[in-house]
Amino acid sequence: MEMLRRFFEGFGPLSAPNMDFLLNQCTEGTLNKGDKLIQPSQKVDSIYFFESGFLHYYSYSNLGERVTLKVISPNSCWTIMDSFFHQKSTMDECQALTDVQYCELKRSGYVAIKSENQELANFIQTITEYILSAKVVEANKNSKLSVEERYLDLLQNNPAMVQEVPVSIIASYIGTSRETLHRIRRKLTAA
Amino acid sequence: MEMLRRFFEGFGPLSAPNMDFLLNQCTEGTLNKGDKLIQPSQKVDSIYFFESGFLHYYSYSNLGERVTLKVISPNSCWTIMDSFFHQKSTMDECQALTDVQYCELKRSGYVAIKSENQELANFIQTITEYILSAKVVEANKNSKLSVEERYLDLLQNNPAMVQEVPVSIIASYIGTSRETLHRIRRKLTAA
DNA sequence: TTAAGACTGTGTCATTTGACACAATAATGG
DNA sequence: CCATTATTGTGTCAAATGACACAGTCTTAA
Repeated sequence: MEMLRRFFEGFGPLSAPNMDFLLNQCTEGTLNKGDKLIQPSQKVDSIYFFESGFLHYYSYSNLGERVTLKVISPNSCWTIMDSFFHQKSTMDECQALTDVQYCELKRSGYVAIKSENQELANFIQTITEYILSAKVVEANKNSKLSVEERYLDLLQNNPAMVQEVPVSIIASYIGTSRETLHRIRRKLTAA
Repeated sequence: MEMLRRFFEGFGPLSAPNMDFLLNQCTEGTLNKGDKLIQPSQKVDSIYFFESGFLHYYSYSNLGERVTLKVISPNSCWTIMDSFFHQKSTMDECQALTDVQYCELKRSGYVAIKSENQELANFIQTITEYILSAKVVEANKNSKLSVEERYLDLLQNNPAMVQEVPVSIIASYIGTSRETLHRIRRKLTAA
């Protein structure tokens, strides 16, 4: 919960009572390695903040191949936006790759925060703008990088993830096969 | 401007005075084919809403190759979020591929709308959530589709774009070379 | 109207990639 | 502690892709 406070503080100042109101809407939880956080055909009713551990957010292509949409790292928030904002059911899945500690903000809490007062509404708007901006920056970065560059970027910016998550999932995450990622790794260790 | 009104109406109801306030913050403009809307090292100070025409939003890879980040279609809004929200300068570029009609909302107008009253603040929050959700849906869809599927998807959902935008730019947009896209098109016409 | 430039279609070829197969190693649960 | 399962490293080969080259077509501006 302290981590969550620092997470929110990162978006700018917020009065102490409002910060407390915000944190009071959140509840804590844990997952064991292998547990599913989201099952197919579920409606996602919470935003999650992950304090420790890694999760695998994935779906399936038309050919039935599993596709990694995101590997979720600690100290980040996540939900399936389309399901959360518009109460749609999702066909995607999300599974803990390690033991996980998280905080959860249910939609009812999210709505309460937005309508509590002006400062909180503005704060949520600011966070939404940050996240939107970050998503686009990330998508554009991926468009500009080759598979090898994406792997190097991961090594640089998230070595813990490379260490703790199976190679096959990292490979799918950066958009290639397990074997090609292995070729890249072999080449890098040779050099 | 009427198109812009309908665009906003699509996000939900808004009282007439507030809709007028919103539209009054916007100004109209045009571009000729080939004009640059955004130049490198510029700070993007507006959200744009395009009424007609197509634009090419692009950047460059580490190898100096031009990479299409988006082909912008009519009846959509666009800006470089990271630059607009956080007053950073961008190294990307945006150029009109055809003659273009647009409306422009400057940051000052955007700030004025958000702070005018509660209904408008909520309305902007709703739009931001919609756009964020749509960005993620689009990114995830692209992860799941092959190059050929992405092209078929474009043909289905935006045939005007396929018709009006050079093949080389479409190819870069779906993440492949001009030649490979041509192979796909040849195969499709043969079948 | 015409010349210059841009865009498209196409073939060849070297390179990269993915699929498959299997041995070696690591992790896990009884 | 051992057996089972999952994961990783690796080679071979077919298929897909990108780079290059060039001719034909379409646009555009003087």
